[in-house]
Amino acid sequence: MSDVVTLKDVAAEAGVHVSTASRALNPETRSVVNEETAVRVIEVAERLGYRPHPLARGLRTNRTLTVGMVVPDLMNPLFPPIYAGADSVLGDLGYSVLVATDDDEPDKSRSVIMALLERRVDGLILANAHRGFALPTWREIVPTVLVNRSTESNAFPAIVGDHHAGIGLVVQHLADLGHTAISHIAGPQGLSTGLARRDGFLGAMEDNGLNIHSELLVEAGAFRTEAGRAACEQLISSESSFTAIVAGNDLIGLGCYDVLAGRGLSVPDDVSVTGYNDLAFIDRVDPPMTTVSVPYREMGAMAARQLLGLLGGDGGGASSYPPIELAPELVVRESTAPPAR
Amino acid sequence: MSDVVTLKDVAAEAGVHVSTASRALNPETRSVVNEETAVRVIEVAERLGYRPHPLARGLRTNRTLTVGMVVPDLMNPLFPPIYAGADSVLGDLGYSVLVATDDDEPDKSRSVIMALLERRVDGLILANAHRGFALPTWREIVPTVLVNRSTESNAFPAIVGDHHAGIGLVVQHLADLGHTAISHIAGPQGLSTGLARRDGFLGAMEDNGLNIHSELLVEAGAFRTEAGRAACEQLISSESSFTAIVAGNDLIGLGCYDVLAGRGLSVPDDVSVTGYNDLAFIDRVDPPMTTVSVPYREMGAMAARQLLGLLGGDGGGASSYPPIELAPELVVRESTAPPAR
DNA sequence: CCTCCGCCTACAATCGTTTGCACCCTACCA
DNA sequence: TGGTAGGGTGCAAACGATTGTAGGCGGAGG
Repeated sequence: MSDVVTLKDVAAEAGVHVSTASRALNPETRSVVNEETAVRVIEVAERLGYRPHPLARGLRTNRTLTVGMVVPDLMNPLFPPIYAGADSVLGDLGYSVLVATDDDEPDKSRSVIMALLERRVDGLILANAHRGFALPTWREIVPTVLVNRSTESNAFPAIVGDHHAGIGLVVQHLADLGHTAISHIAGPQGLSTGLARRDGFLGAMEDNGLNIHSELLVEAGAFRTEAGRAACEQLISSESSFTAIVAGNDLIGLGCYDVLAGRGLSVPDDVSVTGYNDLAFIDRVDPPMTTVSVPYREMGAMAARQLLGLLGGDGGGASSYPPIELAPELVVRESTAPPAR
Repeated sequence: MSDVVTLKDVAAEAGVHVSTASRALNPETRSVVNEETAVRVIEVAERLGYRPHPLARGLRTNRTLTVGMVVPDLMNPLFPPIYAGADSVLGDLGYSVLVATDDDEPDKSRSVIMALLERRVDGLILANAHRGFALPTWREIVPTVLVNRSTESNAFPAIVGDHHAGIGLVVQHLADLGHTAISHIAGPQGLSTGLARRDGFLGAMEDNGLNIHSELLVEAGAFRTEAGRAACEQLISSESSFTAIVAGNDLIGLGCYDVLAGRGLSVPDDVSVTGYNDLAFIDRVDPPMTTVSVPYREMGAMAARQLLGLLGGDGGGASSYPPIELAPELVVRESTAPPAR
């Protein structure tokens, strides 16, 4: 019968009008209602197991207590931690996170965001990293924060890893080992992460007074193992000599493992290889990969907090948000060693 | 201004009453409205970019086009594919999937499910595997299907991997290699997967006419590497000899790798080790692990289809659903070999 | 010519909340 | 004693859709 207990039921049981019940139950407005009436209503609501109907409430208040999150692909182990971080801080405040994936396709990106907006999410967390994707459209529609990516305009708050620092740690490490001929297999330059790490590489090389040969600077078509393989082939076929490879991420690094092994070259004896992200199990591949650990969970949490700020505050806010950069950490394992002789 | 265009706007623009507009836009009821009126309304809606307000609609129809999915932990690489599979089939029909994690804690499980129900999800997909957790409570509330788990009662449709078959493949493989003293490090028996695989092991051993020594049958406290380590220590300290370990899953298998290596034992020369799940990168650990590949994505998709069936149909349905078992596949790699003479 | 029927369309109630506003009652002050 | 301030409640209108029902209109049949 009374499967679902409504505010009307509570009001009737407590002998008050539904509007009074509403006010009594809402902390914001409780002060306006008589103390003992309030406690009575609350007590009744508790007893009947009243739960406000989110749709009705949302319809009236125009808020769904839902935020949308767009990631390229949940199967990529990068994103679950981001989701988890965001969900944990948002969940505590009663928000739910609606995940959508865009498979790194700008078209799909647009459509899933639209779908999210149609669902009337209160805010958006975008972890999809395509740079070319124009964002400002829904600027006025819902508060939005970026995570693991940024835009040139800084139109949105963005939480990103400090790629400059991360790659800096890697290059420094290699330089300390004595490497001078260091190559970089960059991620796709269409992704902000790929671009930033490449820039970081150039800067770090310069900081260490090392030369960069353009043949030692190649770009992988994707942040994936196969693309890493292809890029590494290209690198090797250029005939330029190098003793270390700074890969754009761990998967590209694994691709390097493959082609180096195929050529009979040993990691790290012949060539040192570094990755980026410190994926789960990257410590168990052969050899365990030296890489950069990025606090993705914290990034997700931080993004959520930023978003909450926008949701709570005016929403208009600033017109420019300098990206917030989280410090990465170098994890030295066994894929790096001093150059041969 | 007219940021958001409502049905009323469409109706006004088309010169009809909002109810007529509603019927024209709804395929179900379009037949009741005059053909040309309908196309006019539709055209106007298109032109104005009308999007129905899901909250208003849901409030009236009591459907949210949202289904809840409970997983223990999205960081566990098992679950993203399940989510992806479910999301892809549900997404095509306009449903969104709301994910919640329970960290394998029954208490949290109950609370996240309640939270989902409060959000008025239309259905539930439960991938959390705790057996002890009593489910029937919301039987009448929302259609529910289980994925990667089952219950004794079969009160819910369940899509599971065929653990019997999977472990059977593994044991057969080991038996074919000549192993007779095979041990099993089971997953937690409180999880349906752990239990089923253990049962599968016992059955497969019997089928192959192999003896089972109780000392060779141990249980890991969790499906994790550390628990696998502990269990493997226990196994070894029992002094019973064995030439192969059937681990409850890949992570437990990795735990075995660790303690075997610690004891100076080689995999697979001294001991063969098998895993379960075929995690990403398990083909790149040292040595690449022989394991069982489970079609998790397909399981998620199948679960979604089952749920859609319940949602579309009466909802009451049968009172007993025999679990649907998806066939796993043996993946032979380098962690198994004939026993040392 | 009247009636009836069927096709469309409009009206209005409804889903469960929130919230501006009006009202009542008491108590206080002039 | 009468006016008034103000705390506490109730009334009713939203929010944006869906849907049962009533009614208008034209044509067909008696």
